Amino acid sequence: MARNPDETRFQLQRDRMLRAAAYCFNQKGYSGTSLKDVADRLSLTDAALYYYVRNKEELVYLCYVRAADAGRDAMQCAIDEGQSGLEQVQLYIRYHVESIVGENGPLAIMSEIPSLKPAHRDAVLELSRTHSARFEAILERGIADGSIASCDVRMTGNAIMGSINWIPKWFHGDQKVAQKILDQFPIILSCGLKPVPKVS
Amino acid sequence: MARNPDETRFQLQRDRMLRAAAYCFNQKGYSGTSLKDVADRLSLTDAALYYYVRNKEELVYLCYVRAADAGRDAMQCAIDEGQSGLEQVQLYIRYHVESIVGENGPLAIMSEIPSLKPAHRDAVLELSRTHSARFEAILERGIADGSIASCDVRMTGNAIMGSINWIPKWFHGDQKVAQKILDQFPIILSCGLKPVPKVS
DNA sequence: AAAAAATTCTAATCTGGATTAAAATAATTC
DNA sequence: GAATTATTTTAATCCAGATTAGAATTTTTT
Repeated sequence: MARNPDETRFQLQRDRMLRAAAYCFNQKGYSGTSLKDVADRLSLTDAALYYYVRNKEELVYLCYVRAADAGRDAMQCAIDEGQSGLEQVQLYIRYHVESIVGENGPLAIMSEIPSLKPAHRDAVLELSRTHSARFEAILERGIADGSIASCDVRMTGNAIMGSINWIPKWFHGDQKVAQKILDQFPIILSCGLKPVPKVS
Repeated sequence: MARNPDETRFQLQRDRMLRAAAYCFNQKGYSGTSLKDVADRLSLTDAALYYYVRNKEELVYLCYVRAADAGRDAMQCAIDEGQSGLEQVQLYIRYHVESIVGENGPLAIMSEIPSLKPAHRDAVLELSRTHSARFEAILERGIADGSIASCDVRMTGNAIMGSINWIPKWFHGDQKVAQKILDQFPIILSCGLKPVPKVS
């Protein structure tokens, strides 16, 4: 059990596994993907997966934690870099979308939180709630600094996050499309549909 | 096999069943809900469900068709009643959200399309594509009539629909919240975040 | 290159929940 | 109210896919 090198190797393999699993879950649904499906993507045997996770439930859990981490990181960067609230929102959308459609590999849609075991479910819900709260805080900051119109931050947060969370349902890896999402989503979700009124 | 009355009774029971199933699927996830869970909500035995559907797969399929129908109806009303493209978009959002959070009962999130049997999967995908196409057509109409800013209609459609599709993930029946969604979503999704610039 | 540790595989079992068959009950029809 | 049809239940079976045990292989260490 050598210290650092092996731990890294293990971690790396497990991460590959989580990406493969996320891909399958998003593509075929949770119940629709067997461990064999995941293993096949890695040219492994289903039994081999058990070297990395205790069971399928834990695999899902880890996928969700991974997805939550990506969201958290995106938000942190956005907060660090953005000036106004609006800018932070736009950056967050860009960064989060980037990690969903980018090389960071697919991130699992959190569709099956309720079927996690209580401890895991609570942990994920906690991450999820914190994330929402932080986003709402950005919105409030934006309202305070005048960059965002007064609104119901809870609903607005739900609307924007929903849009983002749904992306993996229809995005399947085409990089042309990835670029479009990246270009359009920050605009659509923050600017709405109306034409810019001509200000004289 | 009396004609009309019994058919009606059967249909009604089946519809109750689809609502119960949609509730469970949204709440506990697809794999997380057993047929017993659905049956319990109706004070029935799991075996009784087989009088109404061939199997679990068909139950999911019917839930999805029901959800698709609601979306289609909402869009039709919106198109009939709205004047400008923007108005049609706003009405569509309102009507669709209404049927998701309203008495029409829960509508199933289409999370598990890929695990449907090919014939069913194709049928649902077809409905889904048609729906998207019709929405994009509304957007184009709006761009043409000047009520909507020029945009990538495919991405804009995905963004707005994603937001709506995700609602059942966080809405669990609280009517106070339902009202808020109904009030806010059409605004958020069509007007964006920016404050209205003061036009002099 | 032997020994130890890490990783993967083969070959079973094990299991929850879907499914079925047949009987029992309830509703309708005549 | 007897016969027929519709609905639900009881009590099994059945099975895909998760899980496990132990052997085999590959990698790392010394």
